[in-house]
Amino acid sequence: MPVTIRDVARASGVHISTVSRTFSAPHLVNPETRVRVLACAEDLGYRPNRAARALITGRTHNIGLIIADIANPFFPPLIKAAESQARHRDYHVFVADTNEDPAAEEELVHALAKQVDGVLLCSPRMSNSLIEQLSREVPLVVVNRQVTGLPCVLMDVGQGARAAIEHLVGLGHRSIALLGGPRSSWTNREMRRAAAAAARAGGAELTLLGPNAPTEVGGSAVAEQVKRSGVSAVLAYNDLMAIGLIEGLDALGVRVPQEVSVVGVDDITLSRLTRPKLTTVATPTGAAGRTAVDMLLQQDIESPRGARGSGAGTALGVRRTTAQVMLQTDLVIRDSTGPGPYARPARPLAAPRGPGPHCPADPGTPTAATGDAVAS
Amino acid sequence: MPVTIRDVARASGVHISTVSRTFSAPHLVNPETRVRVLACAEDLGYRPNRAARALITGRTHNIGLIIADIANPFFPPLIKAAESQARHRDYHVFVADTNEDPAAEEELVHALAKQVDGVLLCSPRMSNSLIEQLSREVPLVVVNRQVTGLPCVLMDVGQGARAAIEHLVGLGHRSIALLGGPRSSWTNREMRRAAAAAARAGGAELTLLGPNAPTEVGGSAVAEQVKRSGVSAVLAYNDLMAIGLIEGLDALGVRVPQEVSVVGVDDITLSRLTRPKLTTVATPTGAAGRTAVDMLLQQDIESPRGARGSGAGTALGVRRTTAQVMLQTDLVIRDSTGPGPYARPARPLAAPRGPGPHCPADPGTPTAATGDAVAS
DNA sequence: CGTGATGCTGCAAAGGTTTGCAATGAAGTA
DNA sequence: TACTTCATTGCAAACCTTTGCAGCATCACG
Repeated sequence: MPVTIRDVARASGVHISTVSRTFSAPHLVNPETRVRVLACAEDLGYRPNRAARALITGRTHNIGLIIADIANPFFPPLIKAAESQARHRDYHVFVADTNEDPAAEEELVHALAKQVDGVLLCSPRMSNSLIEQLSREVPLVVVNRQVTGLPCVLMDVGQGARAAIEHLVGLGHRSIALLGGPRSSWTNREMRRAAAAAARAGGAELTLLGPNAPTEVGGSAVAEQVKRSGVSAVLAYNDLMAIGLIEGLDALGVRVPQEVSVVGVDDITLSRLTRPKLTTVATPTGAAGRTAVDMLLQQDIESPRGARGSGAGTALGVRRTTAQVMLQTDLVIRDSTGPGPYARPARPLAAPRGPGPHCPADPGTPTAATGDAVAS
Repeated sequence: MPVTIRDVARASGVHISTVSRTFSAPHLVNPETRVRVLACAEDLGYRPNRAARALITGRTHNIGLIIADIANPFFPPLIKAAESQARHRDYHVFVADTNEDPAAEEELVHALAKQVDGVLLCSPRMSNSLIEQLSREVPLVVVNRQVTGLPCVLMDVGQGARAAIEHLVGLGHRSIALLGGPRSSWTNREMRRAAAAAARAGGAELTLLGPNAPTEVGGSAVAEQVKRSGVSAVLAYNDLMAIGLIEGLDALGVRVPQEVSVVGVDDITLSRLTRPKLTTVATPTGAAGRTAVDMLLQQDIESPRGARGSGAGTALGVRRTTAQVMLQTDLVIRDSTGPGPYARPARPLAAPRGPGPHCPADPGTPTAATGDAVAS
């Protein structure tokens, strides 16, 4: 029933190779023939079978996008940006959700391996060594995780966490809690490192709470603990947790920002819609998606994997060019942070309102690109 | 470089067909041989090429999931439910986002057609006729749209809209606005129809506002218009719009629910987190995802499309069994609705708080399944 | 001992496409 | 006229796997 290249060939009275060329190398076929073939194809509703094509060319024109949790509003902008970028390059994106499960992650890479030309691994929960191993099976670009030898797109959450802590210290907070996220998250480690350093520098005490699930539930679950700990400010692993925490604190009768200030990370749309509006570290998710696709395609293009009787050529360990890109983050000050117990009395209303003087979000261009090419 | 079935055959000293059988029909191969082959495969890191397999079996064990807008929190639960259901059946789900663009939708169906065994079309924006036409190219299950002759999973938003209007009328509202969604949305039409009927029956006047973008922005953009229209209650196309509207009204100094009551549709997680908490019509998104996958796989299994030299058999117009499933919705009363101008003075605090007496969400089982098999 | 059944394996075709190479014919050049 | 060049097209191998069929032992049974 499905119409193949052979049907078109028969209908237009040419050999299948001519039909094939009509689609993949039009300049090689007589204009007259071309229009005839195209007409027949249109007539019959022919569409090249991409799987069969991939079998021989070694390129599927698909890329896989593996996400820890689609329900986390942090990801959709990244997904959309990646999709649109891919579309421009005539690629399609297949998204898959792992439910924050490392095993599912590995499973998916295997399943996708032969059906896509490369995979974007976003906020992976696997170990670095497993990621490296998988990268031998299919080209990988990692987002939100640093893996040496692999192309990575990182967001400078360290700098973001530092800015957040400095903001809180500036407001007069000296006792701050850090709400940790998933243990295996690179972002989580970076934040902890940077927040600890910034707190030390600012003369504040940092309490670590976690690990927690990176969701509203994870945030509200820890509200009681935050209240007991007596801190006057909290930096949460992400906006979802921050929002959940605010809800939880509210239920316990603790007011934000009057009694406790809360800062999130990500600047998801939602953070502008809750009350109080959330102070947060904006991460350039769109730029990350675009950059990751670019890096994948670039690396893909120079080595058309699974090519014809290669054997030689790429046989030896010719390492691809790998680059790591770090994208800038920005602190966006809104209404969930306010003066702390040590606020300078001179400026009691110092807490800025609204978008503040800082740049909004998604600068769109990489800041530092360390392109260390390791050849052979 | 990629290791194929041939490498394994060579390594274990058997024919490739034996290797193939080791994986796809283990009972046909000598246990001794089997372990040897498996050991070699493991050693070499062999993984069957699913694309090549699909070429011959006609089944990819993938299903496509086409979504209007991943950023709409309505969809993730549906996606996750579909994925988990598919995984149980040894299928993988590829998600793709269309940005609410009908052209992208068509494009995607074509692109996916040969790479998946079937496609779930969620909240499509295409015309019915185009959908029917595409369904000849690849098995389709439609969600949130009624297309005669095709398997559909519907949510009874008509009933939901009626319940919402009745709730508002009961609270003493007589002038109600309906915030429309996208013009090409089936849900939108159903809601309008049902809401109009319910308003008429309740002696209330219904003002139609729209169409609008089904997002927060779409909701807040229409706030001014709502204010001017002088209605005391609004039923929005979805929660996102309802939340945006509440924001917009707030910016105009209009209080919800004191001056205007707002009801949403979907019961997304977010609707519990905003202030006021949103009164909304809960839709069983999880059940929809599961049901859709089941229907697709069921229809798929009985006709292994693209099978070997068929030609006869399915040649004539042997229509598949098609069913349409309607899932129940539930009104969840929270804090965004309150007494209207015609509230009975006897019960000034009649507006219930909290989850109310109604069932929470996601009943999980289809209510009415009209399985009309049309066999030619 | 002959017959048939059974268990395991190999052979080769098939699936839809791409692509290097060869063949054809026409046009251009010397 | 003979030779080269070019444009166009056909041929057939290749990609990796599945699967119907046939071959071959081995075994049980009569």
